[in-house]
Amino acid sequence: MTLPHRTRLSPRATQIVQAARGLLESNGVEAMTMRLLAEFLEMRAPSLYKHFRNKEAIEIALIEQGLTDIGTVLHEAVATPDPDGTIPTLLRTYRRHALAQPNLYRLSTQGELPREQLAEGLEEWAGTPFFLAAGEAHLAQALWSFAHGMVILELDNRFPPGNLDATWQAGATAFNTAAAHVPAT
Amino acid sequence: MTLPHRTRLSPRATQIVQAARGLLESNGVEAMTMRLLAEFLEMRAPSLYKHFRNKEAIEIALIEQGLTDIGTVLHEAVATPDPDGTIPTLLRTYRRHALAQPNLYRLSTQGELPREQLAEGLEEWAGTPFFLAAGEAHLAQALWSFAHGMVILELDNRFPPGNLDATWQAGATAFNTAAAHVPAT
DNA sequence: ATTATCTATAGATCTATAGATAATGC
DNA sequence: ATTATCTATAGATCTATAGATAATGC
Repeated sequence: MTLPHRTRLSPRATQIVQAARGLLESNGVEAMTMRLLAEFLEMRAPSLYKHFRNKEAIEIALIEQGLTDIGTVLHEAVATPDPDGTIPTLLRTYRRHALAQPNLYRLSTQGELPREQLAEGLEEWAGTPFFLAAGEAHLAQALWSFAHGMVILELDNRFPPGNLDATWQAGATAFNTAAAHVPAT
Repeated sequence: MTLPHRTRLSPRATQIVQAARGLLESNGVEAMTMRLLAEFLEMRAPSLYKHFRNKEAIEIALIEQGLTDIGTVLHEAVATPDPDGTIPTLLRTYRRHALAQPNLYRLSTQGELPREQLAEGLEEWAGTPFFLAAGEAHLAQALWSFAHGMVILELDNRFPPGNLDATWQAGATAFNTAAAHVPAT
Protein backbone atom coordinates (compact mmCIF):
# COMPACT_ATOMS: atom_id res chain seq x y z
CA MET A 1 0.00 0.00 0.00
CA THR A 2 1.54 3.24 -1.10
CA LEU A 3 1.88 6.46 0.87
CA PRO A 4 -0.47 9.22 -0.30
CA HIS A 5 1.07 12.43 -1.61
CA ARG A 6 1.62 15.15 0.92
CA THR A 7 1.42 18.87 0.36
CA ARG A 8 4.66 20.03 -1.23
CA LEU A 9 6.54 22.72 0.68
CA SER A 10 9.38 25.05 -0.30
CA PRO A 11 12.79 24.27 1.23
CA ARG A 12 12.46 27.12 3.70
CA ALA A 13 8.96 26.05 4.69
CA THR A 14 10.28 22.55 5.27
CA GLN A 15 12.95 23.95 7.58
CA ILE A 16 10.31 25.84 9.49
CA VAL A 17 8.21 22.71 9.94
CA GLN A 18 11.25 20.79 11.14
CA ALA A 19 11.96 23.52 13.66
CA ALA A 20 8.32 23.48 14.74
CA ARG A 21 8.57 19.76 15.27
CA GLY A 22 11.67 20.13 17.39
CA LEU A 23 10.10 22.89 19.44
CA LEU A 24 6.88 20.92 19.89
CA GLU A 25 8.68 17.80 20.94
CA SER A 26 11.09 19.42 23.35
CA ASN A 27 8.86 22.08 24.87
CA GLY A 28 5.30 20.87 24.45
CA VAL A 29 2.34 22.13 22.52
CA GLU A 30 1.98 25.31 24.58
CA ALA A 31 5.43 26.35 23.33
CA MET A 32 4.27 26.07 19.74
CA THR A 33 3.64 29.78 19.22
CA MET A 34 4.65 31.85 16.24
CA ARG A 35 6.86 33.99 18.46
CA LEU A 36 8.76 31.13 20.05
CA LEU A 37 9.05 29.33 16.75
CA ALA A 38 10.54 32.44 15.18
CA GLU A 39 12.92 32.85 18.11
CA PHE A 40 14.00 29.24 17.75
CA LEU A 41 14.73 29.92 14.07
CA GLU A 42 16.46 33.21 14.92
CA MET A 43 14.08 35.26 12.88
CA ARG A 44 11.12 37.56 13.59
CA ALA A 45 7.63 36.16 13.94
CA PRO A 46 6.01 38.18 11.12
CA SER A 47 8.45 36.67 8.62
CA LEU A 48 6.87 33.27 9.15
CA TYR A 49 3.75 34.55 7.44
CA LYS A 50 5.60 34.78 4.12
CA HIS A 51 5.89 30.98 4.23
CA PHE A 52 2.62 29.94 5.85
CA ARG A 53 -0.78 31.55 5.64
CA ASN A 54 -1.26 31.19 9.38
CA LYS A 55 -0.36 29.08 12.36
CA GLU A 56 -2.87 26.38 11.46
CA ALA A 57 -1.03 25.72 8.19
CA ILE A 58 2.09 24.83 10.18
CA GLU A 59 0.10 22.57 12.47
CA ILE A 60 -1.38 20.81 9.48
CA ALA A 61 2.07 20.16 8.06
CA LEU A 62 3.04 18.68 11.43
CA ILE A 63 -0.03 16.48 11.57
CA GLU A 64 0.73 15.18 8.07
CA GLN A 65 4.23 14.38 9.22
CA GLY A 66 2.96 12.64 12.32
CA LEU A 67 0.48 10.50 10.37
CA THR A 68 3.03 9.71 7.70
CA ASP A 69 5.63 8.61 10.23
CA ILE A 70 3.25 6.46 12.20
CA GLY A 71 1.79 4.90 9.06
CA THR A 72 5.26 4.11 7.77
CA VAL A 73 6.37 2.22 10.86
CA LEU A 74 3.05 0.40 11.25
CA HIS A 75 2.94 -0.74 7.63
CA GLU A 76 6.47 -2.03 8.03
CA ALA A 77 5.54 -3.81 11.26
CA VAL A 78 2.62 -5.73 9.78
CA ALA A 79 4.67 -6.63 6.72
CA THR A 80 7.31 -8.35 8.85
CA PRO A 81 6.41 -11.96 9.67
CA ASP A 82 6.55 -12.68 13.40
CA PRO A 83 5.97 -16.03 15.15
CA ASP A 84 4.13 -14.21 18.00
CA GLY A 85 1.53 -13.05 15.48
CA THR A 86 1.06 -9.70 13.87
CA ILE A 87 -1.11 -8.08 16.58
CA PRO A 88 1.57 -8.15 19.31
CA THR A 89 4.14 -6.80 16.84
CA LEU A 90 1.82 -4.02 15.73
CA LEU A 91 1.10 -3.02 19.32
CA ARG A 92 4.75 -3.03 20.33
CA THR A 93 5.63 -0.88 17.34
CA TYR A 94 2.75 1.50 17.98
CA ARG A 95 3.73 2.01 21.59
CA ARG A 96 7.43 2.43 20.89
CA HIS A 97 6.78 4.93 18.13
CA ALA A 98 4.29 7.02 20.12
CA LEU A 99 6.47 7.17 23.23
CA ALA A 100 9.46 8.21 21.15
CA GLN A 101 7.65 11.39 20.04
CA PRO A 102 4.87 11.96 22.52
CA ASN A 103 4.01 15.51 21.59
CA LEU A 104 3.80 14.89 17.87
CA TYR A 105 1.73 11.82 18.68
CA ARG A 106 -0.68 13.90 20.71
CA LEU A 107 -0.87 16.60 18.08
CA SER A 108 -1.72 14.15 15.33
CA THR A 109 -4.16 11.99 17.29
CA GLN A 110 -6.00 14.32 19.65
CA GLY A 111 -8.83 16.65 18.76
CA GLU A 112 -10.74 16.91 15.52
CA LEU A 113 -8.81 16.54 12.28
CA PRO A 114 -9.02 19.35 9.71
CA ARG A 115 -9.67 16.67 7.10
CA GLU A 116 -10.41 18.96 4.16
CA GLN A 117 -6.93 20.43 4.53
CA LEU A 118 -5.14 17.12 4.93
CA ALA A 119 -3.57 15.05 2.17
CA GLU A 120 -6.30 12.85 0.71
CA GLY A 121 -6.16 9.28 1.91
CA LEU A 122 -3.41 9.82 4.47
CA GLU A 123 -5.53 9.19 7.53
CA GLU A 124 -6.99 5.99 6.14
CA TRP A 125 -3.61 4.77 4.97
CA ALA A 126 -2.09 5.29 8.41
CA GLY A 127 -4.83 3.17 9.98
CA THR A 128 -4.78 0.32 7.49
CA PRO A 129 -2.22 -1.77 9.41
CA PHE A 130 -4.82 -2.32 12.14
CA PHE A 131 -7.12 -3.77 9.56
CA LEU A 132 -4.35 -5.97 8.19
CA ALA A 133 -3.57 -7.25 11.67
CA ALA A 134 -7.14 -7.75 12.88
CA GLY A 135 -8.59 -9.13 9.66
CA GLU A 136 -11.92 -7.36 10.13
CA ALA A 137 -12.92 -3.69 10.24
CA HIS A 138 -14.70 -3.53 13.59
CA LEU A 139 -12.12 -5.54 15.44
CA ALA A 140 -9.49 -3.34 13.80
CA GLN A 141 -11.10 -0.18 15.15
CA ALA A 142 -11.42 -1.73 18.59
CA LEU A 143 -7.76 -2.70 18.50
CA TRP A 144 -6.77 0.80 17.46
CA SER A 145 -8.84 2.26 20.32
CA PHE A 146 -7.11 -0.02 22.77
CA ALA A 147 -3.67 1.00 21.47
CA HIS A 148 -4.51 4.70 21.48
CA GLY A 149 -6.09 4.51 24.93
CA MET A 150 -3.04 2.73 26.33
CA VAL A 151 -0.61 5.21 24.84
CA ILE A 152 -2.47 8.33 25.81
CA LEU A 153 -3.10 7.14 29.35
CA GLU A 154 0.56 6.22 29.67
CA LEU A 155 1.65 9.62 28.33
CA ASP A 156 -0.74 11.37 30.68
CA ASN A 157 0.63 9.34 33.56
CA ARG A 158 -2.80 7.95 34.37
CA PHE A 159 -1.82 4.41 35.26
CA PRO A 160 -1.10 3.42 38.84
CA PRO A 161 2.43 2.18 39.44
CA GLY A 162 2.79 -1.31 38.05
CA ASN A 163 3.82 -3.41 35.14
CA LEU A 164 2.47 -1.82 31.99
CA ASP A 165 4.03 -4.48 29.78
CA ALA A 166 1.66 -6.96 31.39
CA THR A 167 -1.28 -4.68 30.61
CA TRP A 168 -0.31 -4.47 26.93
CA GLN A 169 0.12 -8.22 27.00
CA ALA A 170 -3.35 -8.76 28.44
CA GLY A 171 -4.91 -6.64 25.70
CA ALA A 172 -2.78 -8.20 22.97
CA THR A 173 -3.88 -11.67 24.02
CA ALA A 174 -7.55 -10.70 24.15
CA PHE A 175 -7.43 -9.23 20.65
CA ASN A 176 -5.26 -11.96 19.27
CA THR A 177 -7.75 -14.57 20.41
CA ALA A 178 -10.62 -12.61 18.88
CA ALA A 179 -8.71 -12.20 15.59
CA ALA A 180 -8.13 -15.93 15.43
CA HIS A 181 -11.89 -16.38 15.17
CA VAL A 182 -12.27 -13.99 12.24
CA PRO A 183 -13.06 -16.10 9.15
CA ALA A 184 -10.24 -15.76 6.58
CA THR A 185 -11.13 -14.08 3.27
CA MET B 1 -17.16 0.46 48.07
CA THR B 2 -17.74 3.90 49.45
CA LEU B 3 -17.15 7.23 47.74
CA PRO B 4 -14.12 9.12 49.11
CA HIS B 5 -14.73 12.52 50.70
CA ARG B 6 -14.47 15.48 48.40
CA THR B 7 -13.23 18.95 49.26
CA ARG B 8 -16.04 20.83 50.96
CA LEU B 9 -17.07 24.07 49.29
CA SER B 10 -19.14 27.01 50.49
CA PRO B 11 -22.64 27.36 48.94
CA ARG B 12 -21.50 30.21 46.71
CA ALA B 13 -18.41 28.28 45.60
CA THR B 14 -20.66 25.34 44.76
CA GLN B 15 -22.80 27.62 42.60
CA ILE B 16 -19.71 28.83 40.83
CA VAL B 17 -18.58 25.29 40.10
CA GLN B 18 -22.02 24.42 38.78
CA ALA B 19 -21.91 27.43 36.50
CA ALA B 20 -18.41 26.45 35.37
CA ARG B 21 -19.68 23.01 34.55
CA GLY B 22 -22.53 24.41 32.50
CA LEU B 23 -20.22 26.77 30.67
CA LEU B 24 -17.68 24.03 30.03
CA GLU B 25 -20.27 21.62 28.74
CA SER B 26 -22.10 24.04 26.51
CA ASN B 27 -19.19 26.08 25.19
CA GLY B 28 -16.13 23.89 25.45
CA VAL B 29 -12.96 24.13 27.45
CA GLU B 30 -11.71 27.23 25.67
CA ALA B 31 -14.75 29.09 27.01
CA MET B 32 -13.74 28.20 30.55
CA THR B 33 -12.11 31.52 31.37
CA MET B 34 -12.53 33.55 34.52
CA ARG B 35 -14.01 36.39 32.52
CA LEU B 36 -16.61 34.32 30.72
CA LEU B 37 -17.44 32.40 33.87
CA ALA B 38 -18.02 35.68 35.70
CA GLU B 39 -20.15 36.97 32.84
CA PHE B 40 -22.21 33.78 32.91
CA LEU B 41 -22.76 34.36 36.64
CA GLU B 42 -23.50 38.04 36.07
CA MET B 43 -20.66 39.19 38.23
CA ARG B 44 -17.15 40.60 37.71
CA ALA B 45 -14.19 38.32 37.21
CA PRO B 46 -12.11 39.57 40.17
CA SER B 47 -14.90 38.60 42.56
CA LEU B 48 -14.33 34.95 41.73
CA TYR B 49 -11.01 35.16 43.50
CA LYS B 50 -12.76 35.62 46.84
CA HIS B 51 -14.09 32.08 46.43
CA PHE B 52 -11.23 30.30 44.70
CA ARG B 53 -7.53 30.88 45.01
CA ASN B 54 -7.11 30.70 41.24
CA LYS B 55 -8.52 29.17 38.12
CA GLU B 56 -6.89 25.82 38.77
CA ALA B 57 -8.88 25.43 41.99
CA ILE B 58 -12.10 25.62 39.97
CA GLU B 59 -10.79 23.09 37.48
CA ILE B 60 -9.90 20.75 40.30
CA ALA B 61 -13.41 20.97 41.70
CA LEU B 62 -14.73 20.11 38.23
CA ILE B 63 -12.39 17.15 37.86
CA GLU B 64 -13.53 15.85 41.25
CA GLN B 65 -17.09 16.16 40.09
CA GLY B 66 -16.32 14.38 36.84
CA LEU B 67 -14.57 11.48 38.58
CA THR B 68 -17.28 11.22 41.22
CA ASP B 69 -20.05 11.10 38.64
CA ILE B 70 -18.34 8.55 36.46
CA GLY B 71 -17.41 6.39 39.44
CA THR B 72 -20.98 6.50 40.71
CA VAL B 73 -22.55 5.24 37.49
CA LEU B 74 -19.86 2.60 36.92
CA HIS B 75 -20.12 1.19 40.43
CA GLU B 76 -23.85 0.99 39.98
CA ALA B 77 -23.42 -0.71 36.59
CA VAL B 78 -21.17 -3.49 37.87
CA ALA B 79 -23.43 -4.04 40.89
CA THR B 80 -26.43 -4.76 38.67
CA PRO B 81 -26.57 -8.41 37.53
CA ASP B 82 -26.86 -8.75 33.75
CA PRO B 83 -27.25 -11.98 31.75
CA ASP B 84 -24.91 -10.50 29.02
CA GLY B 85 -22.12 -10.33 31.61
CA THR B 86 -20.74 -7.38 33.47
CA ILE B 87 -18.18 -6.22 30.86
CA PRO B 88 -20.73 -5.33 28.18
CA THR B 89 -22.86 -3.52 30.77
CA LEU B 90 -19.86 -1.61 32.08
CA LEU B 91 -18.85 -0.55 28.57
CA ARG B 92 -22.36 0.53 27.61
CA THR B 93 -22.62 2.61 30.78
CA TYR B 94 -19.19 4.13 30.29
CA ARG B 95 -19.95 5.19 26.75
CA ARG B 96 -23.39 6.57 27.53
CA HIS B 97 -22.09 8.55 30.47
CA ALA B 98 -19.09 10.01 28.64
CA LEU B 99 -21.10 11.01 25.58
CA ALA B 100 -23.72 12.68 27.75
CA GLN B 101 -21.09 15.14 29.09
CA PRO B 102 -18.24 15.10 26.65
CA ASN B 103 -16.43 18.18 27.86
CA LEU B 104 -16.44 17.23 31.51
CA TYR B 105 -15.30 13.78 30.43
CA ARG B 106 -12.38 15.25 28.54
CA LEU B 107 -11.47 17.58 31.38
CA SER B 108 -11.37 14.77 33.90
CA THR B 109 -9.63 12.16 31.77
CA GLN B 110 -7.18 14.07 29.57
CA GLY B 111 -3.82 15.43 30.61
CA GLU B 112 -1.94 14.90 33.84
CA LEU B 113 -3.93 14.83 37.05
CA PRO B 114 -2.99 17.24 39.86
CA ARG B 115 -3.13 14.28 42.22
CA GLU B 116 -1.81 16.02 45.32
CA GLN B 117 -4.75 18.43 45.12
CA LEU B 118 -7.39 15.80 44.48
CA ALA B 119 -9.50 14.03 47.08
CA GLU B 120 -7.50 11.06 48.33
CA GLY B 121 -8.63 7.75 46.83
CA LEU B 122 -11.09 9.27 44.37
CA GLU B 123 -9.19 8.31 41.23
CA GLU B 124 -8.71 4.73 42.35
CA TRP B 125 -12.31 4.42 43.46
CA ALA B 126 -13.59 5.63 40.07
CA GLY B 127 -11.52 2.95 38.30
CA THR B 128 -12.40 0.03 40.56
CA PRO B 129 -15.43 -1.09 38.51
CA PHE B 130 -13.05 -2.12 35.72
CA PHE B 131 -11.29 -4.37 38.14
CA LEU B 132 -14.58 -5.80 39.37
CA ALA B 133 -15.65 -6.53 35.79
CA ALA B 134 -12.35 -7.91 34.51
CA GLY B 135 -11.38 -9.89 37.59
CA GLU B 136 -7.67 -9.10 37.23
CA ALA B 137 -5.69 -5.86 37.41
CA HIS B 138 -3.89 -5.93 34.06
CA LEU B 139 -6.91 -6.97 32.07
CA ALA B 140 -8.85 -4.27 33.93
CA GLN B 141 -6.39 -1.59 32.80
CA ALA B 142 -6.48 -2.88 29.25
CA LEU B 143 -10.28 -2.79 29.30
CA TRP B 144 -10.25 0.76 30.64
CA SER B 145 -7.81 1.79 27.89
CA PHE B 146 -10.10 0.31 25.28
CA ALA B 147 -13.12 2.14 26.69
CA HIS B 148 -11.27 5.45 26.97
CA GLY B 149 -9.78 5.11 23.50
CA MET B 150 -13.19 4.37 21.99
CA VAL B 151 -14.85 7.30 23.72
CA ILE B 152 -12.17 9.83 23.00
CA LEU B 153 -11.85 8.81 19.36
CA GLU B 154 -15.62 8.99 19.01
CA LEU B 155 -15.74 12.44 20.63
CA ASP B 156 -12.91 13.62 18.41
CA ASN B 157 -14.77 12.30 15.40
CA ARG B 158 -11.85 10.07 14.43
CA PHE B 159 -13.77 7.04 13.25
CA PRO B 160 -14.71 6.59 9.61
CA PRO B 161 -18.45 6.44 8.97
CA GLY B 162 -19.78 3.08 10.07
CA ASN B 163 -21.40 1.13 12.82
CA LEU B 164 -19.68 2.02 16.06
CA ASP B 165 -21.94 -0.27 18.06
CA ALA B 166 -20.35 -3.18 16.22
CA THR B 167 -16.90 -1.88 17.15
CA TRP B 168 -17.82 -1.70 20.83
CA GLN B 169 -19.28 -5.16 20.48
CA ALA B 170 -16.08 -6.55 18.96
CA GLY B 171 -14.02 -5.17 21.85
CA ALA B 172 -16.54 -6.29 24.46
CA THR B 173 -16.45 -9.84 23.13
CA ALA B 174 -12.65 -9.92 23.04
CA PHE B 175 -12.38 -8.76 26.65
CA ASN B 176 -15.26 -10.90 27.83
CA THR B 177 -13.58 -14.00 26.45
CA ALA B 178 -10.31 -13.04 28.10
CA ALA B 179 -12.05 -12.39 31.43
CA ALA B 180 -13.67 -15.81 31.30
CA HIS B 181 -10.18 -17.33 31.48
CA VAL B 182 -9.19 -15.38 34.58
CA PRO B 183 -9.06 -17.86 37.48
CA ALA B 184 -11.69 -16.98 40.13
CA THR B 185 -10.41 -15.89 43.54
C1' DA C 1 -16.77 43.52 61.76
C1' DT C 2 -16.76 40.71 58.12
C1' DT C 3 -17.60 39.24 53.72
C1' DA C 4 -18.77 39.93 48.87
C1' DT C 5 -18.77 42.71 45.48
C1' DC C 6 -17.07 46.46 42.43
C1' DT C 7 -13.67 49.48 39.47
C1' DA C 8 -9.26 50.08 37.74
C1' DT C 9 -5.43 48.20 36.12
C1' DA C 10 -0.85 45.69 35.87
C1' DG C 11 1.50 42.67 33.26
C1' DA C 12 1.71 38.80 30.09
C1' DT C 13 0.63 36.79 26.43
C1' DC C 14 -0.99 35.76 21.28
C1' DT C 15 -1.90 36.12 16.06
C1' DA C 16 -1.55 38.73 12.26
C1' DT C 17 -1.09 42.99 9.07
C1' DA C 18 1.22 47.16 6.93
C1' DG C 19 4.86 49.07 5.03
C1' DA C 20 10.00 49.77 4.78
C1' DT C 21 14.49 47.69 3.70
C1' DA C 22 17.79 44.31 2.38
C1' DA C 23 19.08 40.21 -0.42
C1' DT C 24 18.64 37.35 -4.56
C1' DG C 25 17.68 35.91 -9.30
C1' DC C 26 17.07 37.04 -14.15
C1' DA D 1 11.75 42.41 -10.17
C1' DT D 2 10.92 39.40 -6.75
C1' DT D 3 11.30 37.42 -2.51
C1' DA D 4 12.59 37.35 2.36
C1' DT D 5 13.34 39.74 5.98
C1' DC D 6 12.73 43.56 9.34
C1' DT D 7 10.30 47.16 12.58
C1' DA D 8 6.20 48.84 14.40
C1' DT D 9 1.98 47.97 15.97
C1' DA D 10 -3.13 46.85 16.05
C1' DG D 11 -6.28 44.39 18.41
C1' DA D 12 -7.60 40.50 21.27
C1' DT D 13 -7.16 37.96 24.74
C1' DC D 14 -5.94 36.12 29.75
C1' DT D 15 -5.03 35.78 34.98
C1' DA D 16 -4.68 38.07 38.99
C1' DT D 17 -3.98 42.01 42.53
C1' DA D 18 -5.06 46.47 45.04
C1' DG D 19 -8.05 49.16 47.12
C1' DA D 20 -12.78 51.26 47.46
C1' DT D 21 -17.69 50.43 48.41
C1' DA D 22 -21.80 48.05 49.46
C1' DA D 23 -24.25 44.25 51.91
C1' DT D 24 -24.67 41.05 55.81
C1' DG D 25 -24.29 39.04 60.43
C1' DC D 26 -23.47 39.57 65.33
